[in-house]
Amino acid sequence: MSEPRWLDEREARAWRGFALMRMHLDRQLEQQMLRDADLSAADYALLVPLSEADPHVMRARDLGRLTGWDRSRLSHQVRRMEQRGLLERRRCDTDARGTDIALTDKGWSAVSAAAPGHVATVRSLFVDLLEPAELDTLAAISERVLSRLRSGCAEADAAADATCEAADAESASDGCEAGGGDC
Amino acid sequence: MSEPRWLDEREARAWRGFALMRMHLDRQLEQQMLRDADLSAADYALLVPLSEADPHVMRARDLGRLTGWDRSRLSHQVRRMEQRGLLERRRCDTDARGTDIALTDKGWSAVSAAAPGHVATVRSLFVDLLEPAELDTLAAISERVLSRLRSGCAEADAAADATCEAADAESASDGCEAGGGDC
DNA sequence: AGCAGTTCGATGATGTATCAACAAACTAGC
DNA sequence: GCTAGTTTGTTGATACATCATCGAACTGCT
Repeated sequence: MSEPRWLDEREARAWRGFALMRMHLDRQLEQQMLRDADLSAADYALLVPLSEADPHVMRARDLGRLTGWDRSRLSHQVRRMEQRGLLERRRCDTDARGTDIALTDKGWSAVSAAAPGHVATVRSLFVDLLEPAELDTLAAISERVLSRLRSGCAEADAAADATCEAADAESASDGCEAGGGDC
Repeated sequence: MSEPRWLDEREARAWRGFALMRMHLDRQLEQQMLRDADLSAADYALLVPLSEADPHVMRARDLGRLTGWDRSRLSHQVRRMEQRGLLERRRCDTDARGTDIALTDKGWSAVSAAAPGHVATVRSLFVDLLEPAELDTLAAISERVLSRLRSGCAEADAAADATCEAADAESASDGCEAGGGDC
């Protein structure tokens, strides 16, 4: 471990490509949503789970766990969205510390209007470009990496690793057959 | 195109997994760098190309093109990094509008110190978890998606697509066999 | 009941990303 | 050389992410 093992050509091609793709894809998706539905990716990430919940209400805690966000981020985001009328905060009956986050009609309209365009964009920029086998490979990779991220810590390879952190998220932040109405 | 084509199970698995992986991977990489080298991913993204340039100086314009950043973002980031002593701005001789961005000794030390840990982390959290065939698949996917992002516009599938934007980036922002010294 | 430890959410500070507007300097066509 | 249009970089406003801190409320133990 004197000299770190740099990436070889094949590895560098995959890693650089992946990093670049990630960056541009994020940007495009964000732009599309902002342009067509006046929602940021963060807005959408909260609206989708809320729109999928039964009475369109969730505890802030649960919403945080579901998206993998910390309390602070969630609180700030909710405050901004509340100011825009997309959702509202209510006292939680069962736990006086808690806050229920409820989707408003305006929020429902917004997510319903945004979802088809979002899926269409995801398809045209990504999903539809992949063969079924590639989709499966990607899913397998993602799951392997995620399980490494969750449990894999502390083994600290070479230099200054020891990557240990929270990593207690549960589910997706970017659901797709979401706000449309069914789901 | 009445009802948008939602993602089927296979597609959703791949897309959700990909999105989740992306998010957590970003977070971990950012944390690791911040913890071990006191550099943000954005810092690193600028330091790497500078450290690879011959006299460790680049026009802001070129740095912007290379990373795919817009002028504003670059300017803000450079100002902050200059305040920390990681780089410095100089007048550009050949074009009075231009600004040369020069790596300082401190910047060089920082990127040299950060690179091995970064590569080690990239390996342990990602690259080393993939089979060679998977690396190639991923690279192929990335290149296909990127070329779609660059040229592919305006065909506007179903609803509110028409995703057209700048997308004139050129190369990577996250080079790996970078600051170490060789490259 | 009373206390320790924990969970929950809000807040202010700081760093970062994006947008619109701007000014200075280059370039091409006249 | 002058002007119109473009390129280049900066700035301020706004939105967003992260961190440290706080107070209120719940939990479990005694």
